[in-house]
Amino acid sequence: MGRMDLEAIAARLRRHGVTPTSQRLKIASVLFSCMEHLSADQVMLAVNRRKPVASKATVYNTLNLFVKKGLIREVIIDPSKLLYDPRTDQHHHFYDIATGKLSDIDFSELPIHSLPALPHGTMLDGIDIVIRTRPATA
Amino acid sequence: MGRMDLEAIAARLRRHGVTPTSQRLKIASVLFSCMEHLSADQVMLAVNRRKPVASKATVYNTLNLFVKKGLIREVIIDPSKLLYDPRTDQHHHFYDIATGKLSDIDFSELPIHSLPALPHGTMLDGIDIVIRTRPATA
DNA sequence: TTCGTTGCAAACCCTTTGCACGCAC
DNA sequence: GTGCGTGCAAAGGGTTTGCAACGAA
Repeated sequence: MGRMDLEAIAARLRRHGVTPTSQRLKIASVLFSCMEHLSADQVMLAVNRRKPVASKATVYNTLNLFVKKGLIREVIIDPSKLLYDPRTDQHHHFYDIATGKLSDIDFSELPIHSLPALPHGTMLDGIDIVIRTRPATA
Repeated sequence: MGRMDLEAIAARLRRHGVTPTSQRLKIASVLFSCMEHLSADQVMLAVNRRKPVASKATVYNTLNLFVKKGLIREVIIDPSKLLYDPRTDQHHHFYDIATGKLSDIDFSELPIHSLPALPHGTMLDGIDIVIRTRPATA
């Protein structure tokens, strides 16, 4: 898991109105260099692997802050926990129901040709597509 | 909220390998006659509105049993709680992020023209599409 | 009798929160 | 000194589970 340049990450945080602290930098570094869909718990473990860096409260607070500031996105697929997605561009997901593994689908690979009429008084906010898969029967 | 004929519901349960008990019939009745997306808590309230009919444990156990037997489906959209969907046919959902309200989209209204290649060693299990909406700015 | 079903309460797990400490400006 | 950031521990809320009592065949 390569480590993105810390200065670049700090700039990214600032661009989103987030003051870069050492904990936030470490957490952002884990999210952006690993580029997988991590749970809060996995972030917690990765961040504190070598030495204690951030407490559980800080990890949760920071992840929520990042979401609010648009640095990452929540993924709601696993009913038992939230996952965090370092990609914020339009894309979708494969979800393996056996392994729980998530993988990305580029927006261009799954274009939506037409939308049904939205309910009265509402406007579009976004579209989430999850393609559930399971291990192929041998 | 009209009440579906109990005998028809009992038959439906039996067809799915579920022994119809009075609690299960009442829970199924709530789900199938109301035809909305209810949380376990809402089912609990609806079922026991007039007189105590089923305990919390029974409601949860029964909902899980129904899901396992294919009578209803879980909907994972609200990170704070599961919703249960009395429809089991292919369809999708609108989700109002402000009100939390879910509504159905018939499969025919949102056809998928082509799927991206599935990850190696996996097969399709299903597709879930959620169109997030928010109240239109007046 | 026997096995499946129910109910209560406690346990569980992820997430949030209250509050005091600490650091930066 | 003031305010934001952090950490610990406890609370919170939805869901699951252990176990005893119950009920239908």
